Amino acid sequence: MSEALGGMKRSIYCGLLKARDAGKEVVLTGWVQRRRDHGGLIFIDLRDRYGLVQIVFSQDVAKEAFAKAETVRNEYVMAVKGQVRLRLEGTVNENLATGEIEVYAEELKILNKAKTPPFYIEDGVAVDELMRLKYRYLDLRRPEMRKCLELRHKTTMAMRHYLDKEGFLEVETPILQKSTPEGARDYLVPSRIYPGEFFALPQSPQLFKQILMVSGIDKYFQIARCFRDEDLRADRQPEFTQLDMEMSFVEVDDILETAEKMITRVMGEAMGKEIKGPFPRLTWEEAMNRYGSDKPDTRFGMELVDIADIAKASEFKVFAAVAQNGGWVRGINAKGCAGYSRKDLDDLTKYAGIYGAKGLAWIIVEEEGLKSPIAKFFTQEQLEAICRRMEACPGDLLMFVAAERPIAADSLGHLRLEIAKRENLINPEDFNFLWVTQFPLFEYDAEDKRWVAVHHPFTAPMDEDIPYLETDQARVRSKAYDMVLNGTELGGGSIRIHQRDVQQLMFKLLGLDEEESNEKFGFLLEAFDYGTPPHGGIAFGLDRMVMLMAGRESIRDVIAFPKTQSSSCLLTQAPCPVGEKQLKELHIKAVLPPAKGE
RNA sequence: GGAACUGUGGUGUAGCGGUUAACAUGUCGGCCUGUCACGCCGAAGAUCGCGGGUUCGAUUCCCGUCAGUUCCGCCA
Repeated sequence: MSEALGGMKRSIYCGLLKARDAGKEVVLTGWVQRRRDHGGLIFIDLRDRYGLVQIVFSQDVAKEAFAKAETVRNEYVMAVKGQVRLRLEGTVNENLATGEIEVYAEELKILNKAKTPPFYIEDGVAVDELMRLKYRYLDLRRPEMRKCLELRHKTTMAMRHYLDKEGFLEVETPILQKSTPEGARDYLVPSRIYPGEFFALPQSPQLFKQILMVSGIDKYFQIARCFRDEDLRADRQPEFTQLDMEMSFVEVDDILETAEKMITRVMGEAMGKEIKGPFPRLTWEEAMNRYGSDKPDTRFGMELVDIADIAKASEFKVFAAVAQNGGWVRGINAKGCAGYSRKDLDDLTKYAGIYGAKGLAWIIVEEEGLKSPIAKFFTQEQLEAICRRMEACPGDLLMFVAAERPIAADSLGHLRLEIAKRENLINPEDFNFLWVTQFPLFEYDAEDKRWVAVHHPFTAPMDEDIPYLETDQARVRSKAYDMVLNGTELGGGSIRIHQRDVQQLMFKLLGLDEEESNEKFGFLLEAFDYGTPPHGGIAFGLDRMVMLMAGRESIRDVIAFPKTQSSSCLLTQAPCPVGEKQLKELHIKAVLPPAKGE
């Protein structure tokens, strides 16, 4: 039978007891981590948020408590009254923070029983994530998970403190918003009052924060939940949290400086680690050229090397043709990887193929000379030129991709990361921040046959590129920037368009006619008419940030109740069907799930 | 929308065209006053994810399906 607390009031947390508490009478509460029954003596490790402490039940000290302790099992909830004592000589446990002391139980109340949990509550348990998510409340009892939640809390607290001190105002924006045509798929919420009409859950507070700038808020932030109905990844959930910021009367440098100070301060504080600014800055162009990525991991080198000019003059038709057509012929030097087997190279070729590369050419550099299936297509001079440019030494493996730029960049960029992983080139202690600036404003969507915004349609073009807005979209750069940490996009933002005519032109270039842009964004355009300051901002992915700080590989580990890859909640079984009455009120006809085998 | 991997006592794994389906851990019972991954003795616990096919015979091979994970597409 479980008992009530009955006046037992916790006097201290288990995990906080220290040697100096010896002699004190304490009341502890918590969960049973483990029971060790020695017949006439029982040890119970009691756990709470702060850690474990050993409770000793002795027949001689407290007969009744001892009898109860015999019935106790793992994860039972109990309250213990007893005396803290220094441990006997030779029984100190150095692996336990509270290992110098133990508590001699005088009174025990079993507050609740517990079924045997499906997995043991401890760090590093080898258990399928399916189990962890279904029994998330047990998973979160594990210290490492609790630490992730604590780190997240510390991070958001530090953000609020810092931004408050800097004069930022936290303003909440609506969760029920208007659906926008651009961008990710919206989660829709049917309106009961307006049949056939819908709200959308926000993909970000973008428009409202710009409106707040029109309102004269000047410096805004929000720790905002955002929703995107797209497929999931290890670092992508359908609902996630952003630190969203916006400032008025600023230019790119002002935002970068403010954001950088905030991040060094906040992450430094949360991790207890010094982060030094200023962060290096790369233009998008340079990042792509050197790393094949707009979010380069700079914890190791292995930069891309351009050999298009050599390839163009060679007899190797595959390379020469690509180079002729303005594509990329570039390579990376995997230092010391000359020993890779045929299978390794096949695997890497396959890997590059994921990103669209049709093949992977390689040269193995040995003391005796070069080993390569493509060497015969090059003259000695050409081969020497390649080796010189790639700083090749005996023992190196050179790999090349020839393709149009997006594919070559993507595959070489990922290949570079893959080699770094295989060769252990990354020091996990490193935190390499950098800014990527001057993103292109547009990219061409071959499927829809139109230009789309790389960032979003409210991003301002760079002043010197404005003349090309209507004539040469491909060359227009934007006032958009990303903050990158260890190859992950931590956050991104831009200076926004704040003039109605420019914004209208932007909509037009993106293929929105006037009627449509008025219908979707008329409120914004109208607001621009009433004295809109120049403004810009940035948003950081909080989940990713905490994930990186915690050294985790999935954001699910830093979200208390995440969804599975198929967007369901294993704990609550959401989503689920709803009753006909509910549907009727929302003017929705019941849709039955497809029959089996359909 | 596509690709890959995984699915076997509660949990984590092994296994194999014919087995009494193995091991670890956990669970339950007994013994034990200094353990801390306590120890010792004993016991229970599995329609091998689900459906179909091939076969004399399928946990094993094939197809489908469901679930989980990773990736591509997608994610302004």
